[in-house]
Amino acid sequence: MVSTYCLTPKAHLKIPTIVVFLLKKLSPFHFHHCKFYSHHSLPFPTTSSLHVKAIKDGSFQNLDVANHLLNVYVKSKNLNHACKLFDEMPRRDVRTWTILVSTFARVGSNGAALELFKNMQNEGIKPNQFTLSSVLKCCSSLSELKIGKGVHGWILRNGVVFDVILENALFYFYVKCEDFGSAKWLFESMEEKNSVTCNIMIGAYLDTGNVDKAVDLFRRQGLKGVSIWNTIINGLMRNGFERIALKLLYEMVKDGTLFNEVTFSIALVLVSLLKDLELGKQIHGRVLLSGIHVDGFLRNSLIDMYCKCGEMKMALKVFEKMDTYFGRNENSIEEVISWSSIISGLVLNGEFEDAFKTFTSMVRKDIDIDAFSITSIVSACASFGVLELGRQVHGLVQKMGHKLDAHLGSSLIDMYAKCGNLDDAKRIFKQTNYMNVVLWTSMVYSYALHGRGREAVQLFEFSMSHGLLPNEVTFIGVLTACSHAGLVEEGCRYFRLMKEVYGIKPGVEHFTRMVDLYGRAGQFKEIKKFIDENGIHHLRAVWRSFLSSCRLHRDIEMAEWVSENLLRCKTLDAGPYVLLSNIYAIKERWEEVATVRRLMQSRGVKKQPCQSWIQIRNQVHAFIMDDRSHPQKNEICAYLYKLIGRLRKIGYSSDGKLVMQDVEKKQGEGEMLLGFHSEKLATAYGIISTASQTPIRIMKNLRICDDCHNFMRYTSQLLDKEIIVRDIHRFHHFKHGCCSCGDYW
DNA sequence: GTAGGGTTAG
Repeated sequence: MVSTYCLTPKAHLKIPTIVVFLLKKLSPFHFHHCKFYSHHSLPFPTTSSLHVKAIKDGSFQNLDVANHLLNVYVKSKNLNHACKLFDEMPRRDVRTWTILVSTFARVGSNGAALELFKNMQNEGIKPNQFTLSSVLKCCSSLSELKIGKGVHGWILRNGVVFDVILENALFYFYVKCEDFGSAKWLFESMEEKNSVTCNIMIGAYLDTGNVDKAVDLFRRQGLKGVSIWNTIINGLMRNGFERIALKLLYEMVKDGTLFNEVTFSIALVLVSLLKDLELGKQIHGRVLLSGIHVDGFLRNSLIDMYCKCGEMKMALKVFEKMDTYFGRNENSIEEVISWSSIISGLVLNGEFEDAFKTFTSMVRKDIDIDAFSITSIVSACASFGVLELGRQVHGLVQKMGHKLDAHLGSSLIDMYAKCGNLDDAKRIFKQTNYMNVVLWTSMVYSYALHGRGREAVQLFEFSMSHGLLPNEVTFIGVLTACSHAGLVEEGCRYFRLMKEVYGIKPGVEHFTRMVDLYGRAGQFKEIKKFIDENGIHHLRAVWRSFLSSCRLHRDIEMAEWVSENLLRCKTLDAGPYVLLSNIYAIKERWEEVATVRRLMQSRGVKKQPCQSWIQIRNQVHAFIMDDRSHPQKNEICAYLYKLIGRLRKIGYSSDGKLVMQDVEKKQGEGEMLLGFHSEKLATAYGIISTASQTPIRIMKNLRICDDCHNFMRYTSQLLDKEIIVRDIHRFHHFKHGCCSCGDYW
């Protein structure tokens, strides 16, 4: 899997001007009651002749006729026209409202459905069982405990007759909102229970980690319909029991229960979790053989499976067929999902430019931009580090009125933080204002990225004291924070806490952060002990981190020893080879230099070129060392040369010891112009292209070297300009000659 | 009415 953080733009990427375009174009159609669907000027479908006729002959005045027409629009998934009709209707009764509310609920526009429900109540229309169950479904999806409880109260006060459907909806609502007390009470008081009740119960057991109880309840069912198989397999899968889920799937085949489209969908998700492309292809084959109608959802599951298994070619193939499949039925929820799936797939596989392009065509084709696509695109902006585009997408979020839920909030926090704008990340975090582990983890990690260890730790402590359950990613964030801020003791404590209190098994990432923590503090003995104790000699990332600390502390002997260990792990990462060969070169051990080089060749290690990029207006400018492709190269070099001269006068010296760099050694002084590191080129370009007060933000795909770090410090002092550099590990904020990392990275 | 798309780390 491609890392989404260390990427390199191909050449000078033109940032699509989509969003500017979007803001102009996407003025939502303001229906009287619901302004959630944008208008698109399709010719009216055949239903419209009915529509016109009804208006002409006056039968439109008849509620039954109008409701019938509304139903037809809704059934043919023509929500725009349904909304328009709804708006034009002279009178509306409970059926009218219910059709729209339940449709919105069905397609997942939960917020819109609830809004409609509110309007309905305001107009004094009394909801019926159908309305109420739809509304409860929305509350379940949105975890709107308060509204749902209100509905429950209303039902009791108004003596609405409970049927099993309404009661199941209510039961499901309490389960989803994790109000298990009320759920239990309701379950026990229910007179009539059916298979759906049982399914919900199984789901609840699974969600609360009672796997045994769930499986037990499942086994106790005599005749098992397809839906109960689906529930148990899905539940197991989503709670980390993928293998058991797979076992049951095979059992289901043996049992002779035919798969329906949901089973296939679940099976495909299971495949993506197991990353078993072969199994995925088999299931794809079975889908085709089964003769089941491949609906939008199923097709999307296929796309998603191929994306998550890294097989973008197949994903795109299925995606492209989508066009012919959907035909004129644009903006159906399935099509919107397929677009967001393909975008997230492209982002997941590091194909950011294609993701941006796809997003653009999505806009051009007037596909609804829902929160899912936005989330993916925001995450692409984060990885790419393009603040301006990210800001525009954020603007779009506000304009379209998407709620800042945990997904969207986290991705926005991450985006601002990774684009170097911690303040805006904090602002978003404040706006979300609720406890969700991913949201809080994003914020903790953002602090860590910017070297604000204390704040990260404080936030983490606060979240724990308020009962938020941290997950493995949260601990990666906290340990990173401790390591960047030199909080050795705290880091060790959290590592123990994670294992002993929260029962989280440390992974490579946690080990690496611990080695980093000791390493930055120069506690090499502790590292060796830690590696031995945990039996992690085989982990390359651990040695890599150790090596960086050797570089930081200029410990050549240790670096040599660590490198040998690392090279034993057969890493294909060029950094350690280059570093080791540089170390040997310094000690003039030329034979060893040659050995390392040969080793690199024989193992096929590719050196990743060091790249830096900067966004100026709507264009990303990428630079590599010795880069002459930029149209303003002469101007850039001339300026850089002049700048370095001025920096020298205030103490900067570029001939500092180049020991222990994991980037290639530079050319000699005489060839200065050719030997500029990419971040210097990007900085120079940034300075000459922006106003003097504008901070410049540079992204790079490798670690920043000592010399460039010095260069940035002096430049920020000389020009009184803020420079923000994102390297592969963290941010460096240069201001008045100092760096936020405290020259310790 | 239950089961199927997006977020944090890598």
